[in-house]
Amino acid sequence: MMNIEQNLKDKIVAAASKLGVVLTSNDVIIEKSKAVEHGDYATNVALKNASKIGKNPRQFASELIEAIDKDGISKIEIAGPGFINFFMNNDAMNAIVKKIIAEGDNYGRGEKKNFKINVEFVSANPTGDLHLGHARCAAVGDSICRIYQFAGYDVTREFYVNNAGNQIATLGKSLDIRLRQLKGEKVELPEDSYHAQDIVDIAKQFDQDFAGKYDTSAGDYLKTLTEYGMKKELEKIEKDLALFRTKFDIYSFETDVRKDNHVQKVLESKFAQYSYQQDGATFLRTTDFLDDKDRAVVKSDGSYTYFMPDICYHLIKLSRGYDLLVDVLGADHYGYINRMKSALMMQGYSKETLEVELVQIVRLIKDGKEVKMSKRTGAGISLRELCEEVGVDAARYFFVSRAASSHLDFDLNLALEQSSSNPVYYAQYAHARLSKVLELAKDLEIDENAAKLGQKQEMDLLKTLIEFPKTIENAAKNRGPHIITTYIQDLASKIHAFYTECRVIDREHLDVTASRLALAKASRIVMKNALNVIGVSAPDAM
RNA sequence: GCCCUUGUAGCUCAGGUGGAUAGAGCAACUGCCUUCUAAGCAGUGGGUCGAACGUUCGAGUCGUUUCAAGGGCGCCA
Repeated sequence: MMNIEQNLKDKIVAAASKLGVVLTSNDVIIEKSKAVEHGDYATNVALKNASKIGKNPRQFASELIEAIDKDGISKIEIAGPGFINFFMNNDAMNAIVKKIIAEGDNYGRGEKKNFKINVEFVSANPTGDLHLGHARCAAVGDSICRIYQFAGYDVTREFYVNNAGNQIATLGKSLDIRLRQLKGEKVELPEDSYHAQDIVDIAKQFDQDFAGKYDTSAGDYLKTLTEYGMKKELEKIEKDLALFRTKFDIYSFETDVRKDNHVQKVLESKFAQYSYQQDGATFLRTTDFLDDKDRAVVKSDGSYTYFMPDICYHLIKLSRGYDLLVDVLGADHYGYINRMKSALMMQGYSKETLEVELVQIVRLIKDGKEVKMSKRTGAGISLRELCEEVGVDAARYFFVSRAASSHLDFDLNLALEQSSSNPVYYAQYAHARLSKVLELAKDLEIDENAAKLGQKQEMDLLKTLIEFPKTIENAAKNRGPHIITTYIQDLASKIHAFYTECRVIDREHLDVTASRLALAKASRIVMKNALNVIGVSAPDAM
């Protein structure tokens, strides 16, 4: 008995066919019962399909029960309008423990899908520290990748560096002025420059590294300074993300996309039939597909809008052979979705080739007031400060435990004050408690058949463990890391109840102990796997 | 004006393809540490699921309308 729900589905399909009703496994929905009176599992097949064969639901249900194979089932009841409730034999449930222990780190892992997914996220301009919004995107993006991988997909994490736009020019100008100020020149930093402290720091570093070997009047000085600054900013970003347990497989640069006149070639060779001139600019007929307005790709001054290189970049990614591209973007990129999909559709890709996961903006609240985060002014708190103040586990858990679509306020005072009551500790504590029990019982035997389980808390926990593989699938399908955290809370609660009510180590009753140790071991495995899939550590002691 | 997202307990949020009395954490209150970690457990109180219609055996979930909040509709990125 590897999968209890699938097994029940098969039995129902078989029973229905005996009655001359054709059902497939997909027509049958098995739910974990919410109330104990309703047994362990329930199905609404009779309600759903009774009308097809002209019977009333309760009548159909009772015929199904008559016909079904009752192996592993202790009792079946009809309830309410026609639900069928299954009460399972304990043996049938207990068997899962052995499977979990055998599979260990791989329990819950999906089969290899042979499906390649590229997930692009964060993609911040290298002009300053990452802030809370990036932190949320990093936590969500990285967790989506981990879930995909665990579910059996091939995943590439990618970071796109927009290093050809005017933000980079602004970075260079800001560095230049900070450098001049260091030299004692009386120059003011303009309003639209980057005012954050890190610009000053990088200017200082530049001054040290080049120790007098640069000439502010030389032609390539500003270019050298700008590239130096960008490199430093990017290194900083990479380091902060690593601290946040987020590592990228590929960093792509806009300058590389633009190399060798590539953008122009693509525009002429692949988009000629969809482009037209107007007022001296070149437009793409995106309205032929999903957009409500045609978009400019070349400005009247001959330079590209951000859009055209971005299209090329997406085509480059696709040329590497991915089956799906996922962009994790801030909600202010809503307008971007349909125009990019339209551009890809011009090249024959389906609109499902690119999926955009919009992450709602984080509002930073400090002392009851909203603080506008801005790279320009340097206001707000950085990813690094967040990790230092709140901790990586708590921060990641916080961001991931809300659906990406939820608008969320980050109250700094509250986060600091309540960092110790973060739900993540509830889950980690459950893991630590199990670790300790297993450590203390090293010399005792473990019964992987878990023959002696049967108490309420044990069975509740067992049912939750059984749910894990399905939860992973569900989270992958919906790209919803919060589905995992919801599961983790449920699992932790069941573990704590089990721990409190069912004393594991009892040297007077070694048979019960052996079964409970097996359950503890299995539960610890599932908790660890679940935490791992959202990038949160599973400590053995707290 | 058009489009997207959101609206569920005092607060922050969950509620797979519609299902049986709507859940969790925090906050409030009541019990529980001589025994594996009390960062815990058990329990109480707290809800017209923004509002109104509709679809059906059944709606927090689907449809229409409406109210409110945030975002998007650049030859900015």
